[in-house]
Amino acid sequence: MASISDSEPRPDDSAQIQHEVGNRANKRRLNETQILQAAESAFAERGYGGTTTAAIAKAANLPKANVHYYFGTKKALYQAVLDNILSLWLEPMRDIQEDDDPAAALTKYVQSKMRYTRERPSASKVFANELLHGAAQLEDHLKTDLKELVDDKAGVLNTWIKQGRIKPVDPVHLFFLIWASTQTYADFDVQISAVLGKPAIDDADFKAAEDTVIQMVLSTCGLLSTDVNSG
Amino acid sequence: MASISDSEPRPDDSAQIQHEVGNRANKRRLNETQILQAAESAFAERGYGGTTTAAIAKAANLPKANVHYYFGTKKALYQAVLDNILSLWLEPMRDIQEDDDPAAALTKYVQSKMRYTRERPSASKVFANELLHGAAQLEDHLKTDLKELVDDKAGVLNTWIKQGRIKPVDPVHLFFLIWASTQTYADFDVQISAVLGKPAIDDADFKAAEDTVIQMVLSTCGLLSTDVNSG
DNA sequence: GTTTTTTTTGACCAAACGGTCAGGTTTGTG
DNA sequence: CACAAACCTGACCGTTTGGTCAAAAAAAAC
Repeated sequence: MASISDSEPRPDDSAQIQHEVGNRANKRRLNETQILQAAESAFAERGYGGTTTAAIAKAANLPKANVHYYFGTKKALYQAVLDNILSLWLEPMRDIQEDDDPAAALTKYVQSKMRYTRERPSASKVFANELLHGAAQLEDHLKTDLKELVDDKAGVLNTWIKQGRIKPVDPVHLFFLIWASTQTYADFDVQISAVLGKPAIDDADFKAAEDTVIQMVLSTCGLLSTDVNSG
Repeated sequence: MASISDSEPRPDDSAQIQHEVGNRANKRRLNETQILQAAESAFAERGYGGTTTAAIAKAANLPKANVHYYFGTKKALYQAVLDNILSLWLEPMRDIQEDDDPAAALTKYVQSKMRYTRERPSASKVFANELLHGAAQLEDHLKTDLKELVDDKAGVLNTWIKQGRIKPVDPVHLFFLIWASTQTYADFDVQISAVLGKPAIDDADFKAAEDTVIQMVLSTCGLLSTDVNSG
């Protein structure tokens, strides 16, 4: 399946390139990508029910029938968008390892999450929207892939706690707070920018946000020594 | 008088009861409430675009034309649901006052937010959904009411910081993190319960969640003295 | 009791929707 | 070049949607 993030033609790739140009497969991938991007941003803006296949087609500069030619049904297209997103979402967490320095590993994790928030806000919104409405298309993944990953990494944090390297904290809930705190800047950006009194969240705001989240995580884990009563 | 299956008659209330029974106004209020509740839960489950007025009517046990009689259009009904929610949402924040004890005031605020999350999950979801999709119906409120309130309360936190009563932290972003961290337990409950490996978030989970959020807020503000390097 | 106002509702629309399809075009193959 | 396979798309279709309406029922006013 085409990745949603590659924009260039790319005449190479691993698949069997028969005879000359992979002109056909190439255009297919290009169109699929274009449709997926248009769909992602449409679903992010209006939700599943509020998005029409016609709108997606128009945004992708293709006739509606073409969209159906590539993805069959609206639901299948939506599923393709979701699949694309979930793997991205899970990635940064895998990096957390037992022999890492806790402060460094957690900081890096927050930064990765924050980068995702900034670079793929539509993806974050589609994911949020799906969760919000019951995640029927995603439930299995959550109960298996995500749960296993979280259980694993919660184990890492618990080891750190046992070793006295971080303060006792419920690791699973800490992850929930990190997810919520980072993604809120994508999912609820309207609220954020309204409160900040700006037309959009800018670089400085994102820096302040990231700093605050990191301060929060490290403080919660007892990795930031400055106490209000210590100065 | 008491028709069909209503649980409590309620002959009181403050409004002008003309002549005899406020039978008319009473039933109107009852029907409106029923429609609003049905609408809130429907919009929470399926979003604005995914909800049909017929589904709302059915959930409210009324013919569809009746829903339109009371609220005119689907959009007007949605707006009514939203208005209902926003005031609820803003309330707990007003309680934060400059001469409060910071730890107590912040703890109470988190607890209020958490209670809202537990008691009105559909309201939280509708609100989240609206923000997610641009908050066209809510933007003005956000830019005025919410912004003013946050600016005011950020001032309180800044005073506390200046007085050395809490550690330096960006107050506005701290609020963002509190909102995100509490509401995630309503908005993304499917994800939470999937990761916890339970069919639903139970009392113990909510307690752990609340404890973790409070630990996070107080730590971030330097109000929890136990440092990992201090024992 | 009679009239007026408000409420209720089944039946009914025009518009918009997801999806289909026949038939034309392009690309790959021998 | 001839042929086949894959691709493209305008036109179309059955269903569902938000919304309307006339006429009946209920309540209030006189």
